Formats: sequence, C-alpha cells, structure tokens
Amino acid sequence: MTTVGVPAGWPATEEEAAEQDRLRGRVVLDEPGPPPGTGHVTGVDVAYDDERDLVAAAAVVLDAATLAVVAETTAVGRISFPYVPGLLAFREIPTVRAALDALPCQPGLVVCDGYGLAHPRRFGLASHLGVLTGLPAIGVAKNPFTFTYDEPDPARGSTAPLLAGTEEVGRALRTRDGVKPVFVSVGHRVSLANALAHVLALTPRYRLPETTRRADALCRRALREAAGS
DNA sequence: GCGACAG
DNA sequence: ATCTTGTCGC
Repeated sequence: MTTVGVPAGWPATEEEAAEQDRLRGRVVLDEPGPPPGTGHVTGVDVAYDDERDLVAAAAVVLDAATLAVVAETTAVGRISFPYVPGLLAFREIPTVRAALDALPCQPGLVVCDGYGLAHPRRFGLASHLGVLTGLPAIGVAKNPFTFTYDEPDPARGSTAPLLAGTEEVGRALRTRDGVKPVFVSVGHRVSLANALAHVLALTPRYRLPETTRRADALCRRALREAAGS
C-alpha cells in the first residue's frame, strides 16, 4: 500500500469545468482498443470514510482470458474534493493514479466505476483518467445519471442507446438475463463496440464486471485497515 | 427558481 | 459513496 497527498495545484472549485474542456481535446476516439479476451484488464475503484477523512483506492489487474488476478495494489489518502455530479474525476483520480502507479505490471485496459463520454461536457472519469495516464479506458456505471434510455431486450448482451437528448453517449448493456443493465461509455482509446465486448467478457456471472467487483472489495478492505491502525 | 444528478 | 437485518435462493 502507498500513501498519497493532494498534488499541488489540484483544482478545488468549479473552474474544474474549464479544465475538463481543455483536456477533452486530448481524448482519442479513433482507436479500437485492445482486443477483448487478451492481455490485461484492470479495475479501479474508490471507497470513502468521511468521518476520518480517508479515501482508499484499489487497482486490480486481471488476465483478460481467464479473469484470474494478476496483480493488485491499494493507495490511501485524505479526501481532497467533494462529490459534485460532473466533477467526480477530481475526487477520485489522485488516489486511483497512486494505486495504478504502484502496479508491478502494465494495466492494459482500465475499467472505471462511472462514465467516460457520457458526461455533461463529454469528459467523465474514464476519459479524464485515460488522458492523464495515456491508457485505454472505459466507464461502466450502475446508474443512468442524467441520461435517458429505452429498456434493452431481456437477454444478456442486449443494448439500447444511452442518450443525451438525441446524442448517443454510450449504451445500456444487459449483462445478465432480466437484470437491470449497466451503462457503458467510451473513455479513451477504445471503441464503443470493443468496450461492450470487454464488459460482456467480464460478466460471466454477475451484473457488474469482475474488475469492478474485485476493485470494490479491495478498496473497502484497504479503507477498513487504514481506519483501524 | 427548484430539483436532479456517475461515486 | 454510505447508513443497515434479515431473508430468499443458488
């Protein structure tokens, strides 16, 4: 486990929107991304303890073909930014990056808990993290945020456009028969078709990708251990 | 103007 | 995100 502080100059107010507009120009959308089922796939997630002002992040690398754990790291720090819808990246990225930097191997595709292009300014967490690290990244969210969608067919694999008005910003993807879909959007250097294929490959049994399930469990454990020492 | 709103 | 018991089911 590594410990992190807040990077000097890290934005602290809503001029963050301008920062997002600036970085958005560096998002790469014309690459297909790593082929599903090959190489590494890394899940990242964050847990908070408001009482103790602690934040814990985890990065879990899986073998894309077998979904076996290849490596995992955690990082703990102080909460440096409040939760503001649309500015989630500023709250989560510092600690997530510390966890990613501590990995002993290449992360491959990064799967984020949240959105990429599906964002008020088309620059959500997955896009932001992708641009800062240069890594291919996608977002898989549990809720539709402010977007709309029609219910996909009941069968696993079915999708429906995730819409911002008439603009498609991602897809509602059914990962389990008859279960609420997840909301997938492109982050950086990955096509939407490939992002969907990756998520299906990561959900052989549960609604949420194995990457996020593992990262979620690990950052919660790291938070408990940090709070109790 | 007020509420809603990824995690 | 987090607060929280039992309960139904594989």
